[in-house]
Amino acid sequence: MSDKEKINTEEKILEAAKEVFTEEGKAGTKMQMIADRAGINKSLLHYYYRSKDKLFASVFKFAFGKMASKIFPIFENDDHFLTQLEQFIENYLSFLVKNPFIPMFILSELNKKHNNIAAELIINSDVNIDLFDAIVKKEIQKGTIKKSIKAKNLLINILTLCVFPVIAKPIIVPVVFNNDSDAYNNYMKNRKDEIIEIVFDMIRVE
Amino acid sequence: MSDKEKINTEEKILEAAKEVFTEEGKAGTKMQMIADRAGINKSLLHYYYRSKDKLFASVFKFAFGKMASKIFPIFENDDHFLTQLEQFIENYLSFLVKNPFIPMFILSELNKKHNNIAAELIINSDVNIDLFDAIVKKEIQKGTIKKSIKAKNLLINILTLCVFPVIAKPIIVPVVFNNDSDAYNNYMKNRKDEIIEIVFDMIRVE
DNA sequence: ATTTGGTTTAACCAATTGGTCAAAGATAGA
DNA sequence: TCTATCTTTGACCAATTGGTTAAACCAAAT
Repeated sequence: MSDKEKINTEEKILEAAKEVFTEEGKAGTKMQMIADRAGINKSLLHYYYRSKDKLFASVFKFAFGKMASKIFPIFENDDHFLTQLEQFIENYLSFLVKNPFIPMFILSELNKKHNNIAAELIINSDVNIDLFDAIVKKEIQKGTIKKSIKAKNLLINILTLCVFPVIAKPIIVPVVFNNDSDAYNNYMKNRKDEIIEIVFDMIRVE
Repeated sequence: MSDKEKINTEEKILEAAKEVFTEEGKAGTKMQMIADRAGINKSLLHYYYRSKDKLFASVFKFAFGKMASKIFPIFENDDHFLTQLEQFIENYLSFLVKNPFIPMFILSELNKKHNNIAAELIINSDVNIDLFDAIVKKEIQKGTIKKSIKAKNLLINILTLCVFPVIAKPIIVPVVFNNDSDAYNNYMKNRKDEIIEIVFDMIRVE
């Protein structure tokens, strides 16, 4: 076993767990799969993470945290609002394309009814949209965006337009693009400009 | 056992299977859960549906078919295009609110990597968007909508705006609406008008 | 009344799965 | 070198799970 492979088994496990959990969901993930992916023994899994539930909780927290950290700090600089919006959409979209399974994983787990650990974890997270709320109010006062804009609705719409085409890829490729993956990739390449146009139209003062 | 309860065990099973599979996903669903929900013996399940895979295939086909049947035939009448759009959005949105688990179920299963029966079923489905493509082209020729509109993009955007707020409910309610479910319900009540405004803005000739 | 067909059940089975344990290996300090 | 601690492993376990089977049940036709 080489040095680089040996270093930090715990991290190797977490990395493997992230992959398998996000690909297969909690119920679809077997501890043996994670052990195989990490190249270790199943017992070693339980040595570092005492139970599947605990390991899942770690992975879910990480995934949700990564998602949240991409969404919320972006409006904390002093750029013009429209610039901030554009930066956010570009940044978020490239994150999604690089991590297409994370949003599906989060949404899928949260929508389960039986023994839903994920839902409990969300309640204790202190994520909120107060900052975005405040920014939108200020912009309205400054007259840079339409008065009727509601911050909550705007945020949901932006996230919607970014996330959905990524999680719906397995249905868009066959049904919309006749199984032409290149057509889908091309569509996603232009997606940023499309979203920006839609969003700017939504908030533009008339 | 009353007459009404006795009639058609097979249908009772399928009904229970639809519920449990859509709520818990394929891997999260246990045959015993379905038997319990249907009020029957587990053996009886296998008497009517020989395996979990077969039963899952039936349920997935049904769910996807129901989804597709709500989306595609709506543009087959002779109404004005904008009227058709409005009717579709209203109709589709009310379907989603009544069946919030169906889209999540379909998307979640299609995104699985391991032993994905759902993905195989989609390939064999002959659903396509040729009709919508043709309609949009005709409207562009008539000059009723913007020339730069691409049918595929428009359709994805409409579906996006309808579906996402439904499947993201468990994250929207705590993060956006501070756990106020009424605020979410109110938001969804106004969603139709919001989507129509966005979509009409997208296609309006300038 | 008996037979015939489909329906329902309990008992059972083999494989899988999450998890434990004691022993072996490795590692670093005394 | 010896020892104490941490890491890794294979053997094992109990519970769960998808699935089978033979027998019981039941309604309708003979």
